[in-house]
Amino acid sequence: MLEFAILGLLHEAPMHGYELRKRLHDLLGTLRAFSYGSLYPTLRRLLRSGWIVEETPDAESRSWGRRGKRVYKLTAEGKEHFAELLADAGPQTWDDEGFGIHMAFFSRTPAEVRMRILEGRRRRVEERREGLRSSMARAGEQIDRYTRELHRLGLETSEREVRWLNELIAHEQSEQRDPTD
Amino acid sequence: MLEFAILGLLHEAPMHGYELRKRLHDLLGTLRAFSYGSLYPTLRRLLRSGWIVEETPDAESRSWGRRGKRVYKLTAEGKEHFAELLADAGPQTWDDEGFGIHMAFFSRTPAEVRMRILEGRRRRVEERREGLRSSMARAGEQIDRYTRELHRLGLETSEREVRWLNELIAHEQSEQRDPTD
DNA sequence: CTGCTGATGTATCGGCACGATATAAGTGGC
DNA sequence: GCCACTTATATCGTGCCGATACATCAGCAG
Repeated sequence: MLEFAILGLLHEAPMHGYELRKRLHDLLGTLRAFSYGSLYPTLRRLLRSGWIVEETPDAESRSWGRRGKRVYKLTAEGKEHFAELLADAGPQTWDDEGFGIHMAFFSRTPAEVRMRILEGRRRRVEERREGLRSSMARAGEQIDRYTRELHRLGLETSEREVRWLNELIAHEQSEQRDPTD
Repeated sequence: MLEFAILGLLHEAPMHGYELRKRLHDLLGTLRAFSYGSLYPTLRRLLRSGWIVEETPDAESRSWGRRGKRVYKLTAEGKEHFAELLADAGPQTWDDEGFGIHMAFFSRTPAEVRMRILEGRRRRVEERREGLRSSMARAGEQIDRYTRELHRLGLETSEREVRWLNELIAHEQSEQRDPTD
């Protein structure tokens, strides 16, 4: 997921880790933190895979041990790989973490993939909603007051998200008929 | 967190892994999955720490290699350890995962700890809400439509949760004055 | 009575991400 | 000239996940 996000962000411009992390934070609005403990290892993974390259202007400063900025840039293979990831609408794109991140790059994903992700997500949230509904119905009095409150919040949250998704899906459909947006 | 949940659930009765996982699912209502890939390693960790013991009636069946049920039971040290964990109201109890799990055991946590967790959680969600608010205000037109929708949902969700927390806190306070519930 | 299927049940593996922590350089203010 | 803050990179141990494999048992259809 971090891999996907980094690749997506580097389409805007080459960046170094710290900047990437801030952009990530703005994009996802604390939906996901992505600490440095995962960021830097992921950058090295991307380097090894060849999706990005290090493009540091003053490389000589590195040579005698100084720890300078490392600027990363997308490669052609990286762009290609990102396009493939964008076209995927698998199960990981409809769970909490994956969905938010994929949606943050929706303006660059094909319309029909957007649709499949939105519908998959809706199915997923509806399942959660049904689970919570039956749990509330099942345990009339025996269940813990606090647990019930927790489930009530969860239920309302999923109901709201389903409505939200319905609106988005409707908008997507109207856009397909009349592409003005 | 899994450790905490297991210890809490084993207060009800000795259980084996599979059962534990189902109870976990009921309790948290898909708030958290906790796959077997974390459950069994965690059980072994708890065994090593001495918080639980294996109490399998037909232990002889194990002796010639059959993979039978393993029933786990809380030890006195385990109970003690859980009580300590219950009394903790640190930062990990107010993030998404930790809060839900701690709240599921609220009926067994001391009233003043409950209060501190609730207030800590509220502070946390308010921070998220403010971040989202300023992000919505800051980026008038330039921001991506989908990202804005995402932030809008997040904002409404945190607003709702703050209200929900306010009600819970008010209830806790009224209960402190007049402990009828 | 046999073989299929689905629920029950235990276990491991590679990989991702986290929090804590260390290090270091530049920036602004007083 | 010093202090605090921000920018910046990096590593380590640990927790959890998804995928996968393996085993047992009940019910039931043929």
